[in-house]
Amino acid sequence: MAKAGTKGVARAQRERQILDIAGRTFAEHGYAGTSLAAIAADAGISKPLIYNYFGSKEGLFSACLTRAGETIAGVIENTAELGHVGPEQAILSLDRIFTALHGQTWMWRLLHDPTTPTTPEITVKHTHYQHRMHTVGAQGVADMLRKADNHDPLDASALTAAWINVFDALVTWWTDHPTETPHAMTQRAARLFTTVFGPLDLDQLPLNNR
Amino acid sequence: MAKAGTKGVARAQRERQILDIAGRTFAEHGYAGTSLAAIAADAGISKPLIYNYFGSKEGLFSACLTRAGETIAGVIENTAELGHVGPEQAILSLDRIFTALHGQTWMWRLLHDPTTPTTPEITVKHTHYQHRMHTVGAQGVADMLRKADNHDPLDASALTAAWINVFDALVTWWTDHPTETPHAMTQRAARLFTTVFGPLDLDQLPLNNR
DNA sequence: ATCGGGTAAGTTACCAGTGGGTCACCCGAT
DNA sequence: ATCGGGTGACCCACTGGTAACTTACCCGAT
Repeated sequence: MAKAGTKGVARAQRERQILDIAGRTFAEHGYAGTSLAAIAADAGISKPLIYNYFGSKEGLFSACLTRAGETIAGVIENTAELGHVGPEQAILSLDRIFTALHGQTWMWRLLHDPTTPTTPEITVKHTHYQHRMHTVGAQGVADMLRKADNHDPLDASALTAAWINVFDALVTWWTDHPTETPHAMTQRAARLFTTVFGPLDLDQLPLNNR
Repeated sequence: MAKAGTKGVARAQRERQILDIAGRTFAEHGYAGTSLAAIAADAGISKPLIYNYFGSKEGLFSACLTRAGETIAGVIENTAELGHVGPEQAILSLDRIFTALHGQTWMWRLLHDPTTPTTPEITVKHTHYQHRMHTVGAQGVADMLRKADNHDPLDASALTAAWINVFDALVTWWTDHPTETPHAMTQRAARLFTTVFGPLDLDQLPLNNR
């Protein structure tokens, strides 16, 4: 068996590797359902190394959460700045999300884990990313509600939640069908949106996966 | 401190009480994040009594899952048999769901716990209820896709998932806004569906919460 | 009426395994 | 020779699970 001694892996690289495996595992089994021993075994290292780098189980989870949250919120916010609206903006967002999450769809699920610790640090971070996504979603939804002359803030909140959950559903579906390419997912999303909302004008969108 | 001896509570009643508390706790913290000691304390009884009645933690969870699954799947299936279609059927389903889940929205969340044990019994049960909901959802969706001349089974699968997740979003939103009445929720859902899908004809629907 | 036993409801005390977390120590490259 | 990467062995709190015991109620026989 491998004794002690370095394996020539730099800290930054090792941290990324651990974060990747941990994120995947947390997303699949939930925070409470995941043991650090399992993560260590999966990464081919020992438990104390994880503590060396991340301090605690919660610290490790926090790091995973940051990575996932920044990735997803960043993509959505950047896409929103392009100034498209309605279903077209949604397709564009999904396109970017499918690109960014290719091979790491676990990031999305991490933001929806019901077993996260309830410590202030994690809660704050969680709320922060939830809020950023909600904000962007709310803008797209507000337009629709305004046209219908609906100014109820609770209606807006609920519709935003529903809207985000459609994204959630598509990403989750992708997780269950991992052989689908990002390209295929964008195409599928476009077909489905067309079915529900009527014809879309995609030609002018700067899609990654046309 | 309370000694041993009966407290005059009949078994059936006690079982319902335990199931209620356990379901709520499992839904909130996930299976893995829940300890039987906590449930026992919440119910004001001791741990062995739970084992007397449910055999094991998994058995308790299984019982919770059955109650939640039968309730939800039953409501959806019964509603589907009334023969309405499209958004009208959806509103009717939501109306019935809001009625059935009043004060126990945890039932919905229980079906989405990522930390459920992976034993055959639980997996089978889980898949069973998931399948029943998916089947009903797929029927509503199939109609829409047929009209758009889309016969891709994967598209149908993905759209069904998205569709169910809209329900999920509204129930989850309700969980986060527990002071809303079922009546208010039905009204809200109707407004939102109108905004998205255009005018609906609700007068002919046998709504519980008009 | 009441005594006594069977049974259902309930508890305390305990065990064994697991999982988070720590300590002292060990290699290998520069 | 030293410093960063890395580990085996351990601690302890907690959790699932069990055994043995206790108390209250119901009901038939006296």
